[in-house]
Order: sequence, then structure tokens, then C-alpha cells
Amino acid sequence: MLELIQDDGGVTVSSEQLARRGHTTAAQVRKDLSHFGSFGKRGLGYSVDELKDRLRIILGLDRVWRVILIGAGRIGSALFEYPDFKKRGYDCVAVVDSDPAKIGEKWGERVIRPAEELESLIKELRATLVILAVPASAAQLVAERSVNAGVRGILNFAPVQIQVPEDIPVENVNLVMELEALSFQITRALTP
Amino acid sequence: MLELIQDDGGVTVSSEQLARRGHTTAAQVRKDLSHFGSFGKRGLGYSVDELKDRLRIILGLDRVWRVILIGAGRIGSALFEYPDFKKRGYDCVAVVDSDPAKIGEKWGERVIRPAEELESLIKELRATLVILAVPASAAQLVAERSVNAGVRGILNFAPVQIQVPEDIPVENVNLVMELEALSFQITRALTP
DNA sequence: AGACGCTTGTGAAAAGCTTCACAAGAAAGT
DNA sequence: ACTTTCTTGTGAAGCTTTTCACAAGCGTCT
Repeated sequence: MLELIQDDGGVTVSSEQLARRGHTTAAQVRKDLSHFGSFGKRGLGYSVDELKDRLRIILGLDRVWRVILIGAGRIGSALFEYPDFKKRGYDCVAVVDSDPAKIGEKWGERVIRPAEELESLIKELRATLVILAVPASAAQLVAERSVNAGVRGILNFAPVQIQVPEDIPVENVNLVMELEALSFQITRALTP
Repeated sequence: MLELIQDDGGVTVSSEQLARRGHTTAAQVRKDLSHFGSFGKRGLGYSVDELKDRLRIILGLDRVWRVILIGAGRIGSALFEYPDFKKRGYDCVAVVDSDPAKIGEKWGERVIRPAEELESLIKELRATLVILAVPASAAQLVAERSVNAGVRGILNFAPVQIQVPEDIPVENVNLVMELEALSFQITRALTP
């Protein structure tokens, strides 16, 4: 599986070094990277600069992704404030919420828009991704509306499995599920 | 892989139904569940009640996990307010932060404690899990301190890979990585 | 009781993923 | 030029996970 590469100062980096950072093996790293062409130098490793460029292209980070944040609650605001967001090529082009009390509120240079405008915002601003930071009960409907308006991928923070067409990728982030995965591993380790 | 089961009203549920909800296949569900004993009824499916009980035990949710939240920033507060937290068997027994301005602040019935007390709090309150909601630069150190004080698992929201002993499970939640996974999938779909 | 419609549990086959192992290329020193 | 030291890229082997397929069990209806 693909892992994130971090800068290190050196001009080249070996699969061995990458493996240590990425919590995997050297063979694994080489296999992964070889899927995207062979740009390593034998005896030296991979050029850090070239590696970065390649990964940018592979991950689709050579373009700016326009993102709409749906839900201006606590999770939404935590995400919005996330410092690396824009640096990494994600541009939050709008924030929407269904709470009338929140609409019009200013977040940085963005003004919170009413949820009804979701479709028109997606189309006008040509947003490609949406971040779902809404209650579980609203998630499915909002996801469907987003997909129908032309969104290509969804990052879902609501604790439900949303159903969308197969060709729309969904990444789920679910606090309770992550905790349960931990509990499971610890429990399993205790009673083998 | 294990997926979350949601209630449905019916008294029994088939592997087929579970598969649809869990975005997987019926065979997969049956295989997974069979690892923990055969408690399905042929011709009927699984009893919803029994399934819930079994999953509780399998996932270690028949006990209450004592959790310490490290970092009282935006992510920390979003997590703390998460409604299902306590219901699902996770008890946040303490919140710590290194910012002197935050220490003493009241969050519900908890008072934010100084970061120096981390070790003593873990020991006194017999915390089993920590949630790392700190900046990337602080994550590794705090993780090590937590493990040394006896924590058994870590939920890491900091955008770095932390290094801990192999027998300590770590679950990572990393916004940018999730977005990159989405970008990657969309890019791949466009250029096969 | 027997036939029928469902659904589980589980071997066996298929597919996917990880590790091993090593030829081949690249730099640096002699 | 030759040897040594690294390190990649990749076929093959080994391992794990997923899917297939079907006997066997359960309930219902006649």
C-alpha cells in the first residue's frame, strides 16, 4: 500500500529508508513505486525531488482540488482550521450549513452559505470533492445531492455508511470505529 | 474485514443484508463471523440481539475503556463533544493540554490538566487508551510518554507516523491522507 | 412426513499481496 | 579498467484474503 513520504534533507533516499518511515519493508516500497515506472537509480536510491514530483502526479496533487465543506459544526471548524489544507492542494471554495443561525457567519474569507445552495455552489464553483461533516441522519441525503450535482468523491465524517454509485469513491473517517478497532486489537492480544 | 452492524428493526438478519450495509459480500460476512463461532441459524440468518451481544464481546465493548484526550485544540474539542462517545463504552477520564491559557478550563465535568501530569494521570486513572490530538511536532514524544506510563493503544490524529513498540496498536486518522486517497482514486479512474 | 425455499458454515479454487533472492546498473576508490 | 559497495527492479515462492460452490440445517406449507 502507498505510504506518505516525508522530506529528510538528503538528495536521494533508499527504499530501506522509506520503509523505516512508512512502517513497511524495503521490498514493498520498491514494488509499489515500480508500478508507476522505474525512476530509481541503482546503487543510489530515489532522488527526493523526483520522488516528490512523481508522487504529486500519481496522487493527483499536481492540480488544485476544489472542496466544499458541508457542516459548520465542531468537526467542520476543526477541519477548516487545519493548517496544511491549502498547502497540500485543497482549496475550500465554500462552507455550507443548514442552521440559520450560522448562515452569514464569516470563517476567514469564506461566508457560511445555506444548505439549499449546495447544488448551485457545486456547479458554479466546479467543486470536485465534498467533506461531509454533518450528523448521521443528514449524511445520506446530502451525499446524494452532492453526487447528483457532479461531485466526484466524498470524505465522510458522519458515522454511517453512505450509499453512492460505485464510481464515486468515499473515504470514511469514523471516530468510534477507529476506537473499536483499537479495542478489538487490545482484546485480541489479551485473549489469543 | 470486520464491519459495523446497524440495527434494522428485524429480529433476524441475513449475511446478504449485512453485506449490503457493510459494502462487502455475503460470503465475506459469513467467513468473518464464523471465526468467532457459528451462531447463525440456517434458513434464517443471525439473530440481531445475539449478533449485537457477540460483537460487543468480540470488539471488547463489554467493558468500559478509560481514555485520556491529549490536546484541547479544535480537534480535541470536536472529539470531546462527540455524542456517541460515552454511549459506546468510552469514558474520557481526563483532558490534558500544554497551553497554560487552557489549563483549568472546564469542559463538561472535566477540567483541563497540564501536560506534565500525563504520566501520573494515566497511572492514577488507569487509562488504557489515549487520543493524540496534538500538533505533529509533539506527537512522537507524547506517544512515547503515554506508552511508558502504561497505555495500551493510541488513536493518532497528528499527521505523522508515530513509532511505538509493536505490541501497542495505533490507529491513524489523517485528514490530508484521506483526501489524497480520494484524489488518487479519482485520478486513477480518469487515466487508466 | 415430505417437499420446498432460504441461509449458514466451510472446504476448495482463485486472486491478491508480501517477502525472498538475485541479476544488473551505478558510483567511488584503487 | 577493475573491484567493491550499494541499491534497484522483478520473477518466483510463499502467504493471506476473497470468492465460489454446495452439503447440511432450519422453518413452513401442504
